[in-house]
Amino acid sequence: MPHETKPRTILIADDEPDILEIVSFNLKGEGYEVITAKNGNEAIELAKIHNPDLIILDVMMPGKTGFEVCKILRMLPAFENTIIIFLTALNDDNTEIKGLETGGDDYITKPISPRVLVSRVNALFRRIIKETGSVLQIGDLIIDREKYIVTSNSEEIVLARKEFELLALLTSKPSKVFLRNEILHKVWGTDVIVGDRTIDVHIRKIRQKLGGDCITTVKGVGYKFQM
Amino acid sequence: MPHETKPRTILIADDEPDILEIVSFNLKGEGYEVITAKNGNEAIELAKIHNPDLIILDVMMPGKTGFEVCKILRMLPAFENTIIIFLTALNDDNTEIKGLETGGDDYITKPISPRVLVSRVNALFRRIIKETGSVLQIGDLIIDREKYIVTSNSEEIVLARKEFELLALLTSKPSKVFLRNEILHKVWGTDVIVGDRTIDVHIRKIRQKLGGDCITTVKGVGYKFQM
DNA sequence: TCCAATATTAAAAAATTGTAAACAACAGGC
DNA sequence: GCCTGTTGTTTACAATTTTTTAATATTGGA
Repeated sequence: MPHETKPRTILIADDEPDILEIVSFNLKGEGYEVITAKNGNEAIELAKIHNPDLIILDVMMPGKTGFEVCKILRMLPAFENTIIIFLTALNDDNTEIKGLETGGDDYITKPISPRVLVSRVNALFRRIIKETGSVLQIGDLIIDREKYIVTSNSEEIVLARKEFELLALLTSKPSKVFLRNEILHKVWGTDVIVGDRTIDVHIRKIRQKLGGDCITTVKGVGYKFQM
Repeated sequence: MPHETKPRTILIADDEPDILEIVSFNLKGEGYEVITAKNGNEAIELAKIHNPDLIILDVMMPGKTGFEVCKILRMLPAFENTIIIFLTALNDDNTEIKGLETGGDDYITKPISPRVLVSRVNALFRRIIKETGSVLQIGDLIIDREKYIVTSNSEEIVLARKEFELLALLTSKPSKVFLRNEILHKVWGTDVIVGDRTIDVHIRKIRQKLGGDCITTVKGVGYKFQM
């Protein structure tokens, strides 16, 4: 069975087109999908749209600095765990420490060697839980993210898009409690505003279709998936 | 792997006593437990004995190089996921890339700034916690923040949100006395105003559920958790 | 001992979630 | 374009749980 794995997406923000180009070229060569931004605000916009797995931020950018972008993104549940690397010409201990303490995972000083950058990116990804590809199996439940199909005991269960995405999120880390906020950001997006009962209604529909007891409510906190 | 409450242990191997001392001093200051080795072989021995959470390896050492030590350790299941940082005077792209590809998580060139090293160590631990979730184990009590579950002797204890958060706070530093004020700020938040008896009531509920004597009252001061 | 701080209760208040039904937005076929 | 069925969202309310209060008892240290 051919099982495709969605390439990891990297967002890189720098005001120097040369850097964007050379880094982008090298990362693409490693098989990553790359999105580029020319400044901090654009980085935030594009991050919200594409939900990258890793973000490389130049510190000195017109508009918002890389640190500011990092702070803003880290406050959003969708980017709480996204890997962030700072890139800068400032070879200064205090700035580096500030970068790492702001929530950065790595701090690389220019002039950068593209090969070193790629190595560091790879090293950081190595730490991330390996995605099993687009097909996820939990108990007798099979979730195919690519085909948008869920089967339970070889019987297909038809889920609408939102239902599917919600289930896919909850099953991505079984037993982990997803906060309502986190769910909102990851399923509905960062700037969509929906009412409070919307999540419940979707949870209810999934429960109806899958049988009642696979999703547990943690009152005051969120929901978790358990077989 | 549940993360014990005992301080995180770091093994550092270098043949220069000065480096050992200064790095060791700084890491201890951050609350880490530090073990030092003078060469590669000693590093392997001590790693097997102490099972450190993180290992800092000088690349150039008499006997086995840091790379060799890394390779040997990585083959053992116990050290498959241990964080490894390389330390070296070689500021050379190819060596750095080799280090990262050998299984290193970070590569720091000398002369090192102790403060930067500490920052990088902290950043790596932060990342690991995000990936694996933080699970506290104290005696036969296990507190899983991610799953929102508390178990005592493998039996689940159901706690409401405030109860859970209060217990999580107290257990985060066993034996430390938390002032009532401190508890209010960290569990209820700075802007919430609740009466004085509220804390007592929650403490009581936790005591009921966990069995009476794990939370001690320090009259006039606050509460502390002890097994 | 006495007194302020804490424990214990039960009951009130507040917050959270479940549910059904109505409404809105949307997609596809004709 | 228009109809139609599906999907997504909101609303209002009930059911439930959690949190807080308040009133009373108890405790431990000056």
